[in-house]
Amino acid sequence: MRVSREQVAENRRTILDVASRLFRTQGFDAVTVADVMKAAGLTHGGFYGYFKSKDDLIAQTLTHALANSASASSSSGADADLAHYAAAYLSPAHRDNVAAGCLIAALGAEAVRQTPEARAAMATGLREQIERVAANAPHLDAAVARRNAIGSRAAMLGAVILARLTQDPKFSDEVLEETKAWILENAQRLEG
Amino acid sequence: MRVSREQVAENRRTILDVASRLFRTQGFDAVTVADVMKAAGLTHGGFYGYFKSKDDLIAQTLTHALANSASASSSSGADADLAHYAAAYLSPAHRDNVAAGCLIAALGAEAVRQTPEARAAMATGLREQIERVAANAPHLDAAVARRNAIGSRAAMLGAVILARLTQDPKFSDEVLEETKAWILENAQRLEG
DNA sequence: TGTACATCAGTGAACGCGCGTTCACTGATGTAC
DNA sequence: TGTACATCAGTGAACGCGCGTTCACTGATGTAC
Repeated sequence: MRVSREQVAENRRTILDVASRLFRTQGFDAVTVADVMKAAGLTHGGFYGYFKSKDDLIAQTLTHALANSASASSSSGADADLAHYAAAYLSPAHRDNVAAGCLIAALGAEAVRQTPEARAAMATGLREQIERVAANAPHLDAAVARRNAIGSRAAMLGAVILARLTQDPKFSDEVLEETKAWILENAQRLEG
Repeated sequence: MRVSREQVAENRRTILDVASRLFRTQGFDAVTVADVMKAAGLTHGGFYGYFKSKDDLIAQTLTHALANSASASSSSGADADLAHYAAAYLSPAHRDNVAAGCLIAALGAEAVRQTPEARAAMATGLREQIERVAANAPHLDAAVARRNAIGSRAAMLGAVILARLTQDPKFSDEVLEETKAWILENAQRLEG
């Protein structure tokens, strides 16, 4: 049953969207091709009309998801301001929303074992984030701003992973809160 | 071919040691029961004499590996000093040695999807690390020391994951170097 | 201490099962006149 | 604009394959006398 060209384009977007959610929540290995196609409302046989292989799906999903998150945040501009970025990133809401949350926090550690294409997609998204934050502090020395952007990004990533790891809600909240306060204190040190 | 009780104890240790290395480098899903037993010099059939299931192996491996790393560092005491800890953790040698490196950096993000036992093992190891570092700064206010220990631990974890993710050696080194410098600057702010 | 038997760690074939991938087929879409 | 045919997106059965797990068997270790 052939479908229209518009439908094909929409199906492709749907597949990539559901795949990025499934990968984030379950990891690359645990999500099957059939899972993805079913979640997109299709059958597994059609998969190879869209992608060369599961590895190809992974690489394209990461590119798609990071491109979408980049355009969403650059249009609002909120992610460039470190204080707002940290507040959103280190919120309980973000910690609890793995499916729609930061791709690097959910899959960064696993991406090391994926294809070079998949790693490149994530690394590109990461560099853009760091450069956006560094460029948003033009009153600081460029090297200082860049160091602060890198250190803060690393701390945010680590904190969300730690907060998701522990099963103690109080400790989890503490990790988010204290890391956020610590990042903001350190940023103020540079401003003063 | 029955073996001696000492041999059984040694085999168990060997299985847990090779499993922790394999899991770190390949992830929980990609390592098979047969892989682990072969690396330990045994055949896969004997596995269920040692463990109830693959999930049981994962939980016991994490407990074993974190117990070993804790005793190794508390005896030397080096890991309690933040400057030494950060220098070792954020070294290229640690970044490049996934197999013997920090368990949380290699598997923390994936552990979220493992059994409660496995998560508990990792979370316990984490809390001990943070408390050791916080207790090593008795001249600071306890809350300040704890905040610095949490923030620094999060930044170290994030930095190693980011440094392993990127395929650009210069950027990878930069992430390690800048995060290390940033952590030490922030610690000095508290001392002064 | 030596012998006879029971125990049980380790072996390797075998089991279901679910995975990624392929393929012949279907029927709606797109195109040529 | 309408019709006739070619295209091709989607279907679902089928394929090897490797996984976690089980089990009958082997033979060295541990134990009882």
